[in-house]
Amino acid sequence: MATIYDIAREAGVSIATVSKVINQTGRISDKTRKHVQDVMKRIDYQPSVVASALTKKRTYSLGLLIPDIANPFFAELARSIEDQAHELGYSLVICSTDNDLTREERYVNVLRQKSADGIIIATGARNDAMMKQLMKYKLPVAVIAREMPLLAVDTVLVDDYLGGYLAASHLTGLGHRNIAVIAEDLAVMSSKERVRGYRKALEEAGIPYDENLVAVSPFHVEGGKATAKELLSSSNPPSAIFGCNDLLAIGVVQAARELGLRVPEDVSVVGFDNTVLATIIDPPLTSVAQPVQQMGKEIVQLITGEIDGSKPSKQRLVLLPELVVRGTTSAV
Amino acid sequence: MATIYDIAREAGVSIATVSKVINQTGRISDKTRKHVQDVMKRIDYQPSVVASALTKKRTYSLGLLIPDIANPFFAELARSIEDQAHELGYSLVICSTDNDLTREERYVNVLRQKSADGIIIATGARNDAMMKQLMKYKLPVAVIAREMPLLAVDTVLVDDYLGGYLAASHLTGLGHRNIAVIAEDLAVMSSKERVRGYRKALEEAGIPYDENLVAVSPFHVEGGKATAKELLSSSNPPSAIFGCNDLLAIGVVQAARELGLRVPEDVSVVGFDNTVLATIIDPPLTSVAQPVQQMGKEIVQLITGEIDGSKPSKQRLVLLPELVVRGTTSAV
DNA sequence: GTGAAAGCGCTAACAC
DNA sequence: GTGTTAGCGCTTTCAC
Repeated sequence: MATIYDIAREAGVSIATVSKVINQTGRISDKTRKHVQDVMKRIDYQPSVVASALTKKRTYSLGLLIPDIANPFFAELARSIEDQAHELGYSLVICSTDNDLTREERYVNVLRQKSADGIIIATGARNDAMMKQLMKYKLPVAVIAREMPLLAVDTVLVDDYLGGYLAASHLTGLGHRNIAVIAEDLAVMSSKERVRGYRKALEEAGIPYDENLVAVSPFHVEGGKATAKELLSSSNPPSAIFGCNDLLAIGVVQAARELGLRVPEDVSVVGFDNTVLATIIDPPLTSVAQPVQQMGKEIVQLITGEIDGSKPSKQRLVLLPELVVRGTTSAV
Repeated sequence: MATIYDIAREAGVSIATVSKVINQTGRISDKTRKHVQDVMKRIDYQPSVVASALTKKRTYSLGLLIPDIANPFFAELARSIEDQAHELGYSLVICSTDNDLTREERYVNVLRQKSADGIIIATGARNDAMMKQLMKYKLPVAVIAREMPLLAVDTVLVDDYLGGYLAASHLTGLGHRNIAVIAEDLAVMSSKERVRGYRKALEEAGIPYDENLVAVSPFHVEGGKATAKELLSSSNPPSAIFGCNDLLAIGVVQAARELGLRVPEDVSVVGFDNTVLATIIDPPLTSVAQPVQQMGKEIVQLITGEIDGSKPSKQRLVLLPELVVRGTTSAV
């Protein structure tokens, strides 16, 4: 690999001059700038960011902590983050943690050693300790699609309370009164909020709260399926189920089918996230959409603003979810 | 951030000694090693890999060039690669290129500037020029799930010819004789091979080749759907369709449904890749499975072997696909 | 406008 | 066993 010395020698200037044309700093005559650029192009020179990182304290890379890149929702989120990051000159290091604390810590250490300029966190709940650590390191941190109450950290998320409300009130509006909800883990704020929104909608519709209709399940299809089977085989089965994410909701659809129930005629189902999966199943899933594109864009802007100090204060940006009605919901 | 000097001072030794305990090189007495380790732990010191990279010429990061991380097949592949890379101490930088040559070049330059230790390529076809460039840079490169014939590069892939053959002969075995195939792009080797396997199976079954039954489509659900609709509304519609990936196959299922045809009673459908999607739709999709876990593991072993020179020669590892029969195929 | 030189945090050769 | 020191490829004062 050619170094800045090669370019300097070849161009007959000093390395300082080359550095200045690379970074567009200092004052350089048009003539030498052109000339140096020509040489760089001819040699196909790529300045080493590892060397520049040593003095500039900038690696132009961001860590992305997510539960699992193979999970469609997070993959879509990652893609939108990647695009915006790339746009602004940053690369993305993916870190799938399975919400496992040990893995999370290992990854955070890797990112520290590699001097990532910032970390975007999309993983689960109870890592407040880790968050505080990160902030102690002065490592810019931003949280996406998750809420960290009581922590001063840049955040972009959807109004989960509203989302849960939209889902449930769509159902009550269709005349359903016996509505169950399957959450992934009430320790996760977003999950809790969605359930709270659900309760609010029921309350507004004058439906008394029934705790038997609030179930918790591991957040994958199988979990949703098993949980839904229980709910649907009870003595007083719900006529509608709200799955707190698309995976769970799809599990519900499969459970219904296996029990010989038709969707939506016998059971209505609503999901959350509006991933590709929602459009792929049959009937297509009614789901609450998160504006993934915008979320990715905003979070990158927040964290890069934080990184180069161009942003005065931390903020929490709450975007509004939208209900996308498809084929899994109908009137009772 | 604490530096090696801080540790040295605090421990009352030289930085060379600290470096030696970090890297487990040289000879250090048990006593001082212990002591230095204690200090490092107490200070929560993380050695800077950007500094060490400057001398060691190793960043311990790998670039992953894929079409789109939001595509389930590639997301699953990325996850398996990430896990193995992490295991061996490497991080993964994701680069979604949409198979766009400009984006690919941009990303490759980024990876060069960042001194990635190697690049794993899972993107499309006609980038032979880029490949040769990379090899000229002496940047370790490995190709996964793609074939680069005539190029000496480490490769892990599935036998696509066999895969296509398995899919089609499953269909002929069920008595189908009018079998269509939808490929994503015949310029992509893997696609071409799958179609070749399909033809081989038909030939073995004594079915004459009909070029009207070989269609090409953009590789997403909509593409598969539109193409399938054409095929299925022709004067002599196929009784079975082989979609060269799950997305395409799901498009076929949707097309059939919209045309009022039942799957598998009226049309049988086979996919390829066996992604989560296959298990999510109804009926679940019969699909040819790629051993994604193993592929990820092997490719990382190949490229890291290449990186530290512990591997004598390049190799191409061909794994065997497996047909997973589910609900979208039945006898005529 | 341009260049000399110090230094970023580490590794590795070599001296002791 | 441990320490000194010369780089790695770049940025950034500060002279000129």
